[in-house]
Amino acid sequence: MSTRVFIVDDHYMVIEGIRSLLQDEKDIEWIGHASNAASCLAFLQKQQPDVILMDINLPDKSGIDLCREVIGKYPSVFVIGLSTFNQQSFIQKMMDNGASGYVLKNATQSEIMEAIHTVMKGKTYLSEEASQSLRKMNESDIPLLTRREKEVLGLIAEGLTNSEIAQKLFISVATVDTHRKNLLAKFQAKNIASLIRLAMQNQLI
Amino acid sequence: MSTRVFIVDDHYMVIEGIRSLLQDEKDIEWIGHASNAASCLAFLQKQQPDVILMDINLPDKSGIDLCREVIGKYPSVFVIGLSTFNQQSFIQKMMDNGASGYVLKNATQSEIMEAIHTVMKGKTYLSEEASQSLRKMNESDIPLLTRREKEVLGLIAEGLTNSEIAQKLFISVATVDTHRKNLLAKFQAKNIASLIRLAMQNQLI
DNA sequence: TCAAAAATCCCCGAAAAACGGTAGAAGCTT
DNA sequence: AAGCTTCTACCGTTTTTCGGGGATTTTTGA
Repeated sequence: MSTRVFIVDDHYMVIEGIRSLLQDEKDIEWIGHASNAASCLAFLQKQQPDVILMDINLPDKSGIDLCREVIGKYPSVFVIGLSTFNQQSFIQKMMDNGASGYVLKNATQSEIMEAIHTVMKGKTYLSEEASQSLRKMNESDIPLLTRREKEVLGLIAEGLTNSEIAQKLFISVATVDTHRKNLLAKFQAKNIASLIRLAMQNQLI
Repeated sequence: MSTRVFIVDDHYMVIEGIRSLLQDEKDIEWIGHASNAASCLAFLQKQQPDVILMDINLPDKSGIDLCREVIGKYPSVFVIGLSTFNQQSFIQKMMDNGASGYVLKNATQSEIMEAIHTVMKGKTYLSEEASQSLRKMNESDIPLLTRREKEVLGLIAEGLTNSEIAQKLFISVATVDTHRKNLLAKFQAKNIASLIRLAMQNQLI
Protein backbone atom coordinates (compact mmCIF):
# COMPACT_ATOMS: atom_id res chain seq x y z
CA MET A 1 0.00 0.00 0.00
CA SER A 2 1.35 3.41 -0.89
CA THR A 3 1.97 6.23 1.55
CA ARG A 4 -0.30 9.22 1.11
CA VAL A 5 1.66 12.46 1.40
CA PHE A 6 0.43 16.02 1.85
CA ILE A 7 2.50 19.21 1.88
CA VAL A 8 2.05 22.57 3.57
CA ASP A 9 4.45 25.27 2.47
CA ASP A 10 3.96 28.84 1.43
CA HIS A 11 6.64 28.65 -1.23
CA TYR A 12 5.34 27.43 -4.51
CA MET A 13 8.80 26.43 -5.66
CA VAL A 14 9.32 24.19 -2.69
CA ILE A 15 6.00 22.44 -3.24
CA GLU A 16 6.87 21.97 -6.87
CA GLY A 17 10.33 20.75 -5.93
CA ILE A 18 9.05 18.09 -3.56
CA ARG A 19 6.36 17.04 -5.99
CA SER A 20 9.01 16.60 -8.62
CA LEU A 21 11.25 14.66 -6.27
CA LEU A 22 8.48 12.31 -5.21
CA GLN A 23 6.59 11.83 -8.45
CA ASP A 24 8.61 8.84 -9.61
CA GLU A 25 8.33 7.00 -6.31
CA LYS A 26 5.73 4.31 -6.79
CA ASP A 27 5.01 3.82 -3.07
CA ILE A 28 4.23 7.53 -2.60
CA GLU A 29 0.87 9.00 -3.40
CA TRP A 30 0.76 12.78 -3.56
CA ILE A 31 -2.68 13.73 -2.35
CA GLY A 32 -2.38 17.48 -2.35
CA HIS A 33 -0.80 20.60 -0.93
CA ALA A 34 -1.67 23.79 0.90
CA SER A 35 0.11 27.11 1.12
CA ASN A 36 -1.24 28.12 4.49
CA ALA A 37 -2.56 26.69 7.74
CA ALA A 38 -6.20 27.45 7.04
CA SER A 39 -6.41 25.58 3.76
CA CYS A 40 -4.43 22.73 5.26
CA LEU A 41 -7.03 22.31 8.00
CA ALA A 42 -9.84 22.59 5.47
CA PHE A 43 -8.29 19.84 3.37
CA LEU A 44 -7.83 17.56 6.36
CA GLN A 45 -11.54 17.69 7.13
CA LYS A 46 -12.17 15.88 3.87
CA GLN A 47 -9.30 13.43 3.82
CA GLN A 48 -6.26 12.59 5.87
CA PRO A 49 -2.81 11.74 4.56
CA ASP A 50 -0.38 9.37 6.23
CA VAL A 51 2.38 11.95 6.31
CA ILE A 52 2.37 15.74 6.24
CA LEU A 53 5.50 17.64 5.26
CA MET A 54 5.02 20.91 7.08
CA ASP A 55 6.93 24.15 6.75
CA ILE A 56 7.66 25.96 10.00
CA ASN A 57 7.10 29.41 8.52
CA LEU A 58 3.56 29.84 7.33
CA PRO A 59 1.83 33.13 6.64
CA ASP A 60 -1.17 32.72 8.91
CA LYS A 61 0.11 30.50 11.70
CA SER A 62 3.41 29.03 12.79
CA GLY A 63 3.98 25.46 11.69
CA ILE A 64 4.67 24.69 15.32
CA ASP A 65 1.12 25.60 16.33
CA LEU A 66 -0.37 23.97 13.26
CA CYS A 67 1.50 20.79 14.08
CA ARG A 68 -0.07 20.59 17.53
CA GLU A 69 -3.52 21.32 16.15
CA VAL A 70 -3.32 18.74 13.38
CA ILE A 71 -2.02 15.99 15.64
CA GLY A 72 -4.66 16.82 18.23
CA LYS A 73 -7.41 16.35 15.67
CA TYR A 74 -5.90 13.55 13.63
CA PRO A 75 -3.58 11.52 15.85
CA SER A 76 -2.83 8.97 13.17
CA VAL A 77 -1.11 11.52 10.95
CA PHE A 78 2.67 11.76 11.02
CA VAL A 79 4.11 15.25 10.72
CA ILE A 80 7.58 15.99 9.36
CA GLY A 81 8.87 19.51 9.95
CA LEU A 82 10.40 21.31 7.01
CA SER A 83 12.55 24.35 7.29
CA THR A 84 15.46 26.29 5.92
CA PHE A 85 16.46 27.24 9.42
CA ASN A 86 18.59 24.87 11.36
CA GLN A 87 17.71 26.34 14.71
CA GLN A 88 17.59 24.36 17.88
CA SER A 89 14.56 25.97 19.41
CA PHE A 90 12.41 25.45 16.30
CA ILE A 91 13.33 21.83 16.02
CA GLN A 92 12.78 21.29 19.71
CA LYS A 93 9.37 22.96 19.66
CA MET A 94 8.29 21.07 16.60
CA MET A 95 9.19 17.77 18.24
CA ASP A 96 7.59 18.84 21.52
CA ASN A 97 4.38 19.43 19.62
CA GLY A 98 4.27 15.92 18.30
CA ALA A 99 6.21 15.99 15.06
CA SER A 100 7.77 12.69 14.03
CA GLY A 101 10.65 14.15 12.11
CA TYR A 102 12.44 17.16 10.80
CA VAL A 103 14.25 17.73 7.51
CA LEU A 104 15.91 20.77 6.06
CA LYS A 105 14.98 22.18 2.70
CA ASN A 106 18.34 21.35 1.23
CA ALA A 107 17.55 17.66 1.72
CA THR A 108 18.10 15.32 -1.19
CA GLN A 109 15.46 13.03 -2.62
CA SER A 110 16.83 10.04 -0.73
CA GLU A 111 16.78 11.93 2.57
CA ILE A 112 13.13 12.80 2.10
CA MET A 113 12.27 9.24 1.19
CA GLU A 114 14.17 7.96 4.20
CA ALA A 115 12.36 10.44 6.43
CA ILE A 116 8.95 9.33 5.13
CA HIS A 117 9.75 5.64 5.47
CA THR A 118 11.19 6.10 8.94
CA VAL A 119 8.24 7.98 10.39
CA MET A 120 5.80 5.52 8.77
CA LYS A 121 7.40 2.83 10.91
CA GLY A 122 6.57 4.93 13.94
CA LYS A 123 10.15 6.03 14.45
CA THR A 124 11.61 9.52 14.56
CA TYR A 125 13.65 10.97 11.71
CA LEU A 126 15.97 13.91 12.17
CA SER A 127 18.20 15.08 9.38
CA GLU A 128 21.90 14.92 10.17
CA GLU A 129 22.31 18.63 10.70
CA ALA A 130 19.10 18.90 12.67
CA SER A 131 20.06 16.17 15.09
CA GLN A 132 23.48 17.67 15.61
CA SER A 133 21.80 20.91 16.43
CA LEU A 134 19.44 19.20 18.84
CA ARG A 135 22.30 17.54 20.66
CA LYS A 136 24.18 20.75 21.11
CA MET A 137 21.08 22.25 22.58
CA ASN A 138 20.56 19.89 25.48
CA GLU A 139 23.95 20.77 26.86
CA SER A 140 23.12 24.43 27.08
CA ASP A 141 19.46 24.28 27.91
CA ILE A 142 17.13 27.20 27.60
CA PRO A 143 16.87 28.87 31.01
CA LEU A 144 13.53 28.83 32.77
CA LEU A 145 12.58 32.38 33.59
CA THR A 146 10.05 33.60 36.09
CA ARG A 147 7.21 35.89 35.08
CA ARG A 148 8.96 38.90 36.45
CA GLU A 149 12.25 38.03 34.85
CA LYS A 150 10.62 37.73 31.44
CA GLU A 151 8.98 41.09 31.97
CA VAL A 152 12.25 42.73 32.92
CA LEU A 153 14.06 41.02 30.07
CA GLY A 154 11.55 42.40 27.60
CA LEU A 155 11.97 45.93 28.91
CA ILE A 156 15.75 45.67 28.84
CA ALA A 157 15.54 44.57 25.21
CA GLU A 158 13.47 47.65 24.46
CA GLY A 159 16.32 49.76 25.67
CA LEU A 160 15.06 50.85 29.07
CA THR A 161 17.56 51.43 31.85
CA ASN A 162 17.20 49.98 35.33
CA SER A 163 15.67 53.14 36.70
CA GLU A 164 13.20 53.41 33.84
CA ILE A 165 12.16 49.81 34.36
CA ALA A 166 11.83 50.43 38.09
CA GLN A 167 9.49 53.34 37.44
CA LYS A 168 7.44 51.37 34.98
CA LEU A 169 6.99 48.38 37.26
CA PHE A 170 6.68 50.38 40.49
CA ILE A 171 9.59 48.60 42.13
CA SER A 172 13.00 49.66 43.38
CA VAL A 173 16.00 50.06 41.08
CA ALA A 174 17.76 47.57 43.33
CA THR A 175 15.14 44.98 42.56
CA VAL A 176 15.48 45.49 38.85
CA ASP A 177 19.21 45.13 39.28
CA THR A 178 18.71 41.82 41.06
CA HIS A 179 16.52 40.53 38.26
CA ARG A 180 19.15 41.64 35.79
CA LYS A 181 21.82 39.77 37.73
CA ASN A 182 19.67 36.65 37.84
CA LEU A 183 19.05 36.86 34.11
CA LEU A 184 22.77 37.14 33.42
CA ALA A 185 23.42 34.16 35.69
CA LYS A 186 20.70 32.01 34.15
CA PHE A 187 21.94 32.62 30.65
CA GLN A 188 25.57 32.47 31.75
CA ALA A 189 25.93 35.75 29.93
CA LYS A 190 28.71 38.16 30.63
CA ASN A 191 26.75 41.28 29.86
CA ILE A 192 23.49 42.54 28.43
CA ALA A 193 24.66 42.32 24.83
CA SER A 194 25.15 38.57 24.97
CA LEU A 195 22.07 38.17 27.14
CA ILE A 196 19.88 39.76 24.48
CA ARG A 197 21.49 37.72 21.74
CA LEU A 198 20.97 34.44 23.59
CA ALA A 199 17.43 35.33 24.56
CA MET A 200 16.54 36.20 20.99
CA GLN A 201 18.18 33.09 19.60
CA ASN A 202 15.99 31.09 21.95
CA GLN A 203 12.87 33.03 21.01
CA LEU A 204 12.43 34.39 24.50
CA ILE A 205 11.97 37.92 23.29
CA MET B 1 16.09 31.29 -29.97
CA SER B 2 15.59 29.93 -26.51
CA THR B 3 16.74 31.60 -23.31
CA ARG B 4 19.48 29.76 -21.46
CA VAL B 5 18.80 29.70 -17.72
CA PHE B 6 21.10 28.82 -14.84
CA ILE B 7 20.23 28.56 -11.16
CA VAL B 8 22.22 29.09 -7.97
CA ASP B 9 20.50 28.00 -4.77
CA ASP B 10 21.63 25.95 -1.82
CA HIS B 11 18.25 24.29 -1.42
CA TYR B 12 17.87 21.23 -3.52
CA MET B 13 14.09 21.44 -3.35
CA VAL B 14 14.05 24.91 -4.80
CA ILE B 15 16.30 23.94 -7.70
CA GLU B 16 14.10 20.95 -8.36
CA GLY B 17 10.99 23.11 -8.11
CA ILE B 18 12.20 25.63 -10.63
CA ARG B 19 13.41 22.95 -12.96
CA SER B 20 10.01 21.35 -12.81
CA LEU B 21 8.28 24.68 -13.42
CA LEU B 22 10.41 25.52 -16.42
CA GLN B 23 10.80 22.13 -18.07
CA ASP B 24 7.70 22.42 -20.23
CA GLU B 25 8.56 25.88 -21.51
CA LYS B 26 9.88 25.45 -25.02
CA ASP B 27 11.69 28.80 -25.13
CA ILE B 28 13.65 28.02 -21.95
CA GLU B 29 16.80 25.96 -21.95
CA TRP B 30 17.97 24.78 -18.53
CA ILE B 31 21.74 24.69 -18.76
CA GLY B 32 22.59 23.78 -15.18
CA HIS B 33 22.59 24.66 -11.53
CA ALA B 34 24.96 25.26 -8.62
CA SER B 35 24.45 25.08 -4.89
CA ASN B 36 27.13 27.58 -3.92
CA ALA B 37 29.01 30.57 -5.24
CA ALA B 38 32.23 28.73 -6.00
CA SER B 39 30.71 26.14 -8.29
CA CYS B 40 28.63 28.83 -9.94
CA LEU B 41 31.77 30.76 -10.86
CA ALA B 42 33.46 27.59 -12.04
CA PHE B 43 30.52 26.82 -14.31
CA LEU B 44 30.48 30.30 -15.78
CA GLN B 45 34.09 29.97 -16.90
CA LYS B 46 32.96 27.27 -19.30
CA GLN B 47 29.69 28.68 -20.49
CA GLN B 48 27.44 31.60 -19.81
CA PRO B 49 23.67 31.59 -19.55
CA ASP B 50 21.40 34.41 -20.55
CA VAL B 51 19.73 34.57 -17.17
CA ILE B 52 20.85 33.47 -13.71
CA LEU B 53 18.29 32.93 -10.97
CA MET B 54 20.32 33.59 -7.87
CA ASP B 55 19.47 32.94 -4.23
CA ILE B 56 20.49 35.63 -1.78
CA ASN B 57 21.50 33.19 0.92
CA LEU B 58 24.37 31.01 -0.15
CA PRO B 59 26.65 28.99 2.10
CA ASP B 60 29.97 30.42 0.98
CA LYS B 61 29.14 33.94 -0.12
CA SER B 62 26.16 36.25 -0.09
CA GLY B 63 24.21 36.33 -3.33
CA ILE B 64 24.63 40.08 -3.20
CA ASP B 65 28.39 39.81 -3.52
CA LEU B 66 28.18 37.02 -6.04
CA CYS B 67 25.86 39.15 -8.13
CA ARG B 68 28.39 41.95 -8.37
CA GLU B 69 31.18 39.55 -9.19
CA VAL B 70 29.27 37.74 -11.90
CA ILE B 71 28.09 40.90 -13.59
CA GLY B 72 31.59 42.34 -13.39
CA LYS B 73 32.99 39.35 -15.26
CA TYR B 74 30.11 38.64 -17.59
CA PRO B 75 28.22 41.86 -18.23
CA SER B 76 25.88 40.29 -20.73
CA VAL B 77 24.32 38.01 -18.12
CA PHE B 78 21.07 39.05 -16.48
CA VAL B 79 20.71 38.22 -12.81
CA ILE B 80 17.38 37.72 -11.09
CA GLY B 81 17.48 37.67 -7.30
CA LEU B 82 15.64 34.89 -5.57
CA SER B 83 14.71 34.90 -1.90
CA THR B 84 12.22 33.86 0.72
CA PHE B 85 12.83 37.10 2.53
CA ASN B 86 10.86 40.05 1.46
CA GLN B 87 13.27 42.50 2.97
CA GLN B 88 13.88 45.93 1.64
CA SER B 89 17.59 46.09 2.22
CA PHE B 90 18.28 42.82 0.44
CA ILE B 91 16.26 43.81 -2.57
CA GLN B 92 17.87 47.21 -2.63
CA LYS B 93 21.39 45.80 -2.39
CA MET B 94 20.72 43.23 -5.04
CA MET B 95 19.51 45.87 -7.44
CA ASP B 96 22.38 48.17 -6.50
CA ASN B 97 24.78 45.41 -7.46
CA GLY B 98 23.39 45.11 -10.92
CA ALA B 99 20.55 42.60 -10.67
CA SER B 100 17.85 42.97 -13.30
CA GLY B 101 15.03 41.59 -11.23
CA TYR B 102 13.89 40.07 -8.01
CA VAL B 103 11.32 37.38 -7.35
CA LEU B 104 10.24 35.66 -4.18
CA LYS B 105 10.29 31.92 -3.77
CA ASN B 106 6.55 31.74 -3.54
CA ALA B 107 6.34 32.98 -7.12
CA THR B 108 4.14 31.06 -9.53
CA GLN B 109 5.30 29.64 -12.80
CA SER B 110 3.87 32.54 -14.74
CA GLU B 111 5.62 35.06 -12.53
CA ILE B 112 8.97 33.41 -13.14
CA MET B 113 8.32 33.28 -16.85
CA GLU B 114 7.33 36.92 -16.85
CA ALA B 115 10.45 37.83 -14.90
CA ILE B 116 12.69 36.00 -17.36
CA HIS B 117 11.00 37.52 -20.40
CA THR B 118 11.08 40.98 -18.89
CA VAL B 119 14.76 41.00 -18.03
CA MET B 120 15.64 39.50 -21.44
CA LYS B 121 14.15 42.61 -22.96
CA GLY B 122 16.56 44.62 -20.86
CA LYS B 123 13.89 45.79 -18.47
CA THR B 124 13.66 45.37 -14.71
CA TYR B 125 11.30 42.92 -13.09
CA LEU B 126 10.26 43.17 -9.45
CA SER B 127 7.65 40.86 -8.03
CA GLU B 128 4.57 42.59 -6.69
CA GLU B 129 5.47 42.12 -3.05
CA ALA B 130 9.08 43.03 -3.64
CA SER B 131 8.24 46.32 -5.26
CA GLN B 132 5.76 47.16 -2.53
CA SER B 133 8.46 46.44 -0.04
CA LEU B 134 10.88 48.66 -1.90
CA ARG B 135 8.44 51.52 -1.68
CA LYS B 136 7.80 51.01 2.02
CA MET B 137 11.49 50.89 2.58
CA ASN B 138 12.18 54.52 3.24
CA GLU B 139 10.11 54.48 6.40
CA SER B 140 11.81 51.66 8.20
CA ASP B 141 15.23 51.46 6.71
CA ILE B 142 17.77 48.89 7.72
CA PRO B 143 21.02 50.68 8.40
CA LEU B 144 23.85 50.07 5.99
CA LEU B 145 26.84 48.99 8.00
CA THR B 146 30.47 49.04 6.99
CA ARG B 147 32.62 45.93 7.14
CA ARG B 148 34.25 47.02 10.34
CA GLU B 149 30.98 47.98 11.94
CA LYS B 150 29.53 44.56 11.21
CA GLU B 151 32.62 42.98 12.70
CA VAL B 152 32.39 45.07 15.86
CA LEU B 153 28.66 44.46 16.10
CA GLY B 154 29.23 40.73 15.99
CA LEU B 155 31.80 40.88 18.75
CA ILE B 156 29.59 43.07 20.91
CA ALA B 157 26.81 40.53 20.49
CA GLU B 158 29.17 37.83 21.67
CA GLY B 159 29.58 39.71 24.90
CA LEU B 160 33.00 41.27 24.43
CA THR B 161 33.72 44.64 26.01
CA ASN B 162 35.31 47.49 24.12
CA SER B 163 38.78 46.70 25.41
CA GLU B 164 38.43 43.02 24.54
CA ILE B 165 37.33 43.90 21.04
CA ALA B 166 40.19 46.35 20.74
CA GLN B 167 42.67 43.62 21.65
CA LYS B 168 41.09 41.18 19.25
CA LEU B 169 41.13 43.56 16.30
CA PHE B 170 44.47 45.19 17.17
CA ILE B 171 42.96 48.65 17.32
CA SER B 172 42.52 51.24 20.04
CA VAL B 173 39.67 51.14 22.54
CA ALA B 174 38.76 54.61 21.34
CA THR B 175 38.21 53.30 17.85
CA VAL B 176 35.98 50.53 19.04
CA ASP B 177 34.06 53.09 21.02
CA THR B 178 33.60 55.18 17.91
CA HIS B 179 32.26 52.21 15.98
CA ARG B 180 29.96 51.46 18.86
CA LYS B 181 28.65 55.01 18.85
CA ASN B 182 28.13 54.93 15.10
CA LEU B 183 26.22 51.68 15.41
CA LEU B 184 23.97 53.18 18.06
CA ALA B 185 23.38 56.19 15.86
CA LYS B 186 22.65 54.18 12.72
CA PHE B 187 20.12 52.03 14.50
CA GLN B 188 18.80 54.98 16.49
CA ALA B 189 19.27 52.76 19.51
CA LYS B 190 19.53 54.14 22.99
CA ASN B 191 21.85 51.46 24.28
CA ILE B 192 23.43 48.14 23.43
CA ALA B 193 20.40 46.13 24.53
CA SER B 194 18.13 47.68 21.93
CA LEU B 195 20.93 47.71 19.37
CA ILE B 196 21.34 43.96 19.61
CA ARG B 197 17.59 43.45 19.46
CA LEU B 198 17.21 45.58 16.35
CA ALA B 199 20.21 44.03 14.66
CA MET B 200 18.94 40.54 15.29
CA GLN B 201 15.44 41.40 14.16
CA ASN B 202 16.96 42.58 10.90
CA GLN B 203 19.08 39.47 10.46
CA LEU B 204 22.30 41.40 10.80
CA ILE B 205 23.75 39.12 13.44
C1' DT C 1 43.17 62.60 -9.24
C1' DC C 2 40.47 64.41 -5.95
C1' DA C 3 36.68 64.22 -2.91
C1' DA C 4 34.00 61.27 -0.12
C1' DA C 5 33.69 57.50 2.92
C1' DA C 6 35.68 54.60 6.20
C1' DA C 7 38.73 53.64 9.76
C1' DT C 8 41.56 55.23 13.06
C1' DC C 9 42.59 57.83 17.50
C1' DC C 10 41.85 61.00 21.64
C1' DC C 11 39.47 63.71 25.80
C1' DC C 12 36.04 64.51 29.34
C1' DG C 13 32.39 63.67 32.66
C1' DA C 14 28.12 61.64 33.81
C1' DA C 15 25.43 57.60 33.83
C1' DA C 16 24.77 52.96 33.88
C1' DA C 17 26.08 48.30 34.40
C1' DA C 18 28.71 44.58 36.57
C1' DC C 19 30.47 42.24 40.74
C1' DG C 20 29.70 40.21 45.11
C1' DG C 21 27.63 40.10 48.60
C1' DT C 22 23.23 39.93 52.24
C1' DA C 23 18.50 39.43 53.51
C1' DG C 24 13.42 40.05 54.61
C1' DA C 25 8.49 39.12 53.02
C1' DA C 26 5.12 36.75 50.42
C1' DG C 27 3.39 32.71 48.45
C1' DC C 28 3.03 28.08 47.31
C1' DT C 29 3.92 23.04 48.28
C1' DT C 30 4.50 19.10 51.04
C1' DA D 1 5.33 24.11 60.27
C1' DA D 2 9.19 23.57 57.35
C1' DG D 3 11.06 24.27 52.95
C1' DC D 4 11.13 26.17 48.49
C1' DT D 5 10.83 29.77 45.02
C1' DT D 6 9.99 34.32 43.83
C1' DC D 7 9.97 38.97 44.48
C1' DT D 8 11.57 42.39 46.90
C1' DA D 9 15.48 45.57 48.68
C1' DC D 10 20.13 47.37 50.06
C1' DC D 11 25.42 48.49 49.98
C1' DG D 12 30.09 49.59 48.21
C1' DT D 13 33.42 49.27 44.50
C1' DT D 14 35.03 48.78 39.88
C1' DT D 15 34.28 48.59 35.10
C1' DT D 16 31.95 49.89 31.10
C1' DT D 17 28.96 52.52 28.48
C1' DC D 18 26.98 56.83 26.79
C1' DG D 19 26.96 61.49 25.04
C1' DG D 20 29.21 65.39 23.78
C1' DG D 21 32.97 66.91 21.27
C1' DG D 22 37.38 66.98 17.69
C1' DA D 23 40.90 65.18 14.49
C1' DT D 24 44.04 62.40 11.41
C1' DT D 25 45.03 58.74 8.17
C1' DT D 26 43.65 55.25 4.79
C1' DT D 27 40.77 53.49 1.42
C1' DT D 28 37.64 53.80 -2.16
C1' DG D 29 34.92 55.38 -5.87
C1' DA D 30 33.70 58.40 -9.59
